[in-house]
Amino acid sequence: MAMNVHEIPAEADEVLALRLRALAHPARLAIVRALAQTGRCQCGQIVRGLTLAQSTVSQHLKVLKEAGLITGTIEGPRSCYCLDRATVQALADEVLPLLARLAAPAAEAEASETDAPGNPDPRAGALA
Amino acid sequence: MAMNVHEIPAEADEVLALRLRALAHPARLAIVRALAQTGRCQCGQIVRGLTLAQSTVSQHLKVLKEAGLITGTIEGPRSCYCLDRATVQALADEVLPLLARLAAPAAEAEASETDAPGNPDPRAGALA
DNA sequence: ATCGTTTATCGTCGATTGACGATGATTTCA
DNA sequence: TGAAATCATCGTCAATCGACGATAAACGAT
Repeated sequence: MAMNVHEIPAEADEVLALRLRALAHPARLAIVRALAQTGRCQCGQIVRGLTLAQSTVSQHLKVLKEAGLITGTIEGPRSCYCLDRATVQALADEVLPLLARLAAPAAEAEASETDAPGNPDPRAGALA
Repeated sequence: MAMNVHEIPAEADEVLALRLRALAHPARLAIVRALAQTGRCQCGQIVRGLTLAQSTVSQHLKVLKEAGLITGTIEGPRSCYCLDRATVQALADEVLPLLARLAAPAAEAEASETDAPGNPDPRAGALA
């Protein structure tokens, strides 16, 4: 334990939560799926594909960008968005084991590890 | 409560978003992880593990329950919460392929398709 | 029957979200 | 140079979230 102040464990959960929250909206799901298909997309194409105002779509793109899931580069008068595959992969590498553990029968007392991370601490506390 | 009819495509994304949003909070991540370890937990144990008020924890449990990720049964004067492994598995079965596609190089035009894989349609529109 | 424990719900409050229109910046095209 | 197009940002508004304390409901134990 003795975890030093270097890595705040709680911080990891906040990043994870941030990314999950970014995906947790129908419009943003549609956006990332569209980007997965086309590879790259201009903002306008996305706007035309949805029934949302341009400014609203821009906001959603901002949320996804702040979560690190996509990158946006300015190309002339338009913006080209692209999935950040590395971040998506990192998210997958974190979510998969998590869901696997949640779906597993019941870890029960594991000899190894665990929890030690011990400090899930959502807001500050820790699940003893 | 209105559970749905049968298959509205947009509805599927809303359920997915609902479940992702349920997981997208540090406190709720801590709760489901705790449940994964212990198998079942009374509300009080969870409350003591976190630094949140009892009513707040109860709210988080409600969110998770409404998302179908956990089940709560009343046992005497206390409530026993348990992960709904089936729902978690279903979520995994939906999220994993999604993340895999997002992290993939770029599907590009598969056969013909106009991308119509369906109707992403977030709020109503559709990505043409 | 009453008390104490446990949990859900209610009401409130501040902060955030999601939507929109309007505006402004930037670049291309005529 | 001017007009049109594209996109981000700002301000606003209603709705939701997240937290809390207080209260009520259900049950076991006295």
